[in-house]
Amino acid sequence: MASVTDIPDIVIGRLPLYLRALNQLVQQGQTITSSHELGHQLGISSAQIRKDLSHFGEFGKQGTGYQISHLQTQLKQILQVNREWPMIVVGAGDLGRALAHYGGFVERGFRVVGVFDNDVQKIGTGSGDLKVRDIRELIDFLHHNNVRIAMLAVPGNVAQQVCDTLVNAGVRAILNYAPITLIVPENVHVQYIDPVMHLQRMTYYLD
Amino acid sequence: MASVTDIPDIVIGRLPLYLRALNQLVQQGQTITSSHELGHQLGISSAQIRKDLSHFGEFGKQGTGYQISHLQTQLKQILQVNREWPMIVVGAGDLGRALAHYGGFVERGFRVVGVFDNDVQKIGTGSGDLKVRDIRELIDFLHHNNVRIAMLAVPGNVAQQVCDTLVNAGVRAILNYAPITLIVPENVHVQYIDPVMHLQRMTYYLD
DNA sequence: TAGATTGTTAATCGATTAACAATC
DNA sequence: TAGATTGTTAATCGATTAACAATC
Repeated sequence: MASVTDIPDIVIGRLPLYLRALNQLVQQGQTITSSHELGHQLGISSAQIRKDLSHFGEFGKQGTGYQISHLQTQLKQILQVNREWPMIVVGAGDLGRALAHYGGFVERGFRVVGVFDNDVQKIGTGSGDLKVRDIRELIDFLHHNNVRIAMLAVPGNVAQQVCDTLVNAGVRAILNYAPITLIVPENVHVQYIDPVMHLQRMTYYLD
Repeated sequence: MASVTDIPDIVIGRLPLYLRALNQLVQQGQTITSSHELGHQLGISSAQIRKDLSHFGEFGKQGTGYQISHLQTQLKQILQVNREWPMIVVGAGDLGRALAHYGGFVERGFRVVGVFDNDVQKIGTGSGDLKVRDIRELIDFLHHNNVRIAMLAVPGNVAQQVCDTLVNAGVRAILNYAPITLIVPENVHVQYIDPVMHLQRMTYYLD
């Protein structure tokens, strides 16, 4: 079992995939699975799954496979998703509002606790906890609510600047929906969601 | 220059990234760039960029670098995004409706031309071309409009079944927002967007 | 010309897979 | 026990990078 810093990021990136596949198997009523079955479902070799898991410990039984509930518990612990993470949304356009109300987050351990914008027209709109707040309240809000994750849904031409504000306010993980590459300090993590890039990757293969 | 089938998918996956970075440079007023500059902006080595591009031809000039407009044109041609692709959205929930109205698609060559659902309550709602259609009209619609790309925004528990319908109706590229791995024939391409997976990948690194 | 940068080769690096002893 | 599957090692495979001749 290696120390945290030794584990390749590409391995970390597959753990959520495994977790998702396990959820699916549970919904189908299974309680036990094998690296072979998981691999088949995900289009990954069974050897790779066993190798990936072996970075963190031994979670299976020879001859039997993995008890799904146990493996889920372990993976959630490793990924630190065995608790609820508060997040904010920055940018209250169509996308930002859709993200703020998306039910799929809270089901899987993430809760949107605040929405921010700098547009006076938008501040104050919306309801309850998700009433749009002034971006100038950001620092206070983050400290008060212990938030370290933000979803960035602002136009591309201001994304870097807003990103800098977030980082200064203590955000350490950014899910970026703006179609630009962000420059951040080493201790800040960014993941990108740009549907157009995925589409462009597929059109290459179309006749 | 290799034939199409020889080029690794991981290289194809980076081309949209290059295209996006070039857009950004243009907006900053540049007309020329280098592999070094592009790499710096993307956090990729300059050697990798040159190697990737070399799969398709020679697009630069020694001593000078790349004329951005020319490289954009070439990359768009390679990815087949030098034209407008019609797409449909399947699933008219919050997410589906947000996708249908997202302005970022048409700016970059993709146009939502239809929205489908199987829920009688939803069919007929919405306006204009994006009035929600009955999923049973799918096959006719796709053939009539020559659509081969779909965005899938239905609940996870019906996603595979809807996916099968799409494939049977001639869809060859699916952008899947449902949090499950889809099983499709070899000639069908799937890309996955699951924000929760990205979030789970980042929480691993948070203290 | 001198400086800069490409396209490409060869070396390195890291990830995936095959194979199997251990063991449930 | 016999069959199955793990965890792990070593081999293979493929991707990245360093280096440089070519040349603008």
